[in-house]
Amino acid sequence: MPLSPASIAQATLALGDREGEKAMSMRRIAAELGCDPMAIYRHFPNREALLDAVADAVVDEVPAPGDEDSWDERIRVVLAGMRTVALRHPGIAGHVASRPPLGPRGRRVAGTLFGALAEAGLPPADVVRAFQALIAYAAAGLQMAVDAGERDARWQQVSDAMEGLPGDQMPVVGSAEQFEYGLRLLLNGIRLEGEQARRLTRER
Amino acid sequence: MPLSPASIAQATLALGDREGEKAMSMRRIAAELGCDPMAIYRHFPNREALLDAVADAVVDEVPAPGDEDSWDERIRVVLAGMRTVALRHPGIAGHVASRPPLGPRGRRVAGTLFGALAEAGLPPADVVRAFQALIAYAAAGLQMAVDAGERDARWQQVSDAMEGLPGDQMPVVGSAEQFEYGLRLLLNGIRLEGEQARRLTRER
DNA sequence: AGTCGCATGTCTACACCGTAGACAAGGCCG
DNA sequence: CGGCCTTGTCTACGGTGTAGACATGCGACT
Repeated sequence: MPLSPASIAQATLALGDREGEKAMSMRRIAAELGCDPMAIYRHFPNREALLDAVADAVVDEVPAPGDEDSWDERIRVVLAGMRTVALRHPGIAGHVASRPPLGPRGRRVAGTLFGALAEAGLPPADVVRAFQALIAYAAAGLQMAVDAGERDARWQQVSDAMEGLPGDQMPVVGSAEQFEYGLRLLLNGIRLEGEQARRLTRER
Repeated sequence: MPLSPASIAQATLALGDREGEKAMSMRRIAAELGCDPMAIYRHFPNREALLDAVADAVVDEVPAPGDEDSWDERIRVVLAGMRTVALRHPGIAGHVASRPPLGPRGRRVAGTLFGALAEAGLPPADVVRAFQALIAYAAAGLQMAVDAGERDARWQQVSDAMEGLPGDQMPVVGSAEQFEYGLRLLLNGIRLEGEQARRLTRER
């Protein structure tokens, strides 16, 4: 069975899921495939490109929301889906979060968000701004969710050192609840913005 | 002049500012200091700890807002400050963004945000949630601002491939304007949340 | 049918990385 | 003085991404 971009990406993802981010080195991937490390370079120009392909495959797992849902529900579904998928593939999540949706599958998800934001009433210029804000929030939220374990310990230190402040008991960092709360803040902000824009165009 | 944690951190930061993230390797840092790489390990247990120290030093450059400012203005000032500082030290910004404010200087900034959120009217549990949301947004925004150059090209690809959609012309990714817009969304969401909480306590 | 070229995989080698462990020089303290 | 402890040095190990030369086999064209 010859190698192919798809088979390499799949093996890389499997390895990452099983042994974590650090394990996805060219040599380990080659071992997983039973081939020479350099063979991979016949299908990808460099490691970064390979990881991009894996990231795009992962993004494709994000479910599409129903067309009949309201715009804010659609955004919620997509973002929650991104979080779920990130938790399913913690090894690659960091890479997904750290770069634009360049693959074709990523653009499908981006398109969904654009549509929802337009429907919220935002003018085109604000649609892209709000989109970036959502992506930024999602990316960071993903990252937090993924390494919540190691991170909780460190946040505990922060919390310990900050007596008297309201956050005396830090919540589980990167929990679904936490993620949803921040998302709600953003969505409420967007709704407000959309209503104002609608009012302006109606007045005019 | 003997080495010290402070002098090592300073040299590391200088090197990172000058030659980027990748340049901050133990060997290059040692070269910058004119000492053996292993000498650094007498002052830091490992590379990660050194980078944490550098990150904390960087966070200390975030200016404190005036006490008389409104809560939302204070948040705006702190977040904008974080962005400015990140742009001043792009080499270390990624590291700052990717971990909790564990150093003593980081906690000062965190405290400011906690105070502002409490003043916005959020109940304690929501204060920590909103705090996390702000930090998440700031972290991702920082990251975007820092490698905006390389990233703009990739976003352009996305934009090109997505004809017909509202964001036909993508804005400068990671621009100050973009950052402020998302922040406004969050702040409006927080204000709404705070007003609702206040109304509830008044009714009761 | 023969031959050329191209795609694919292999091998070796380079420059770099973080860091463990043994060793040397200097200051401080009993 | 002797001992110890801190600091810096040196060597070495196992890892990394990838450049460049080489082998092999398959498809196409003359």
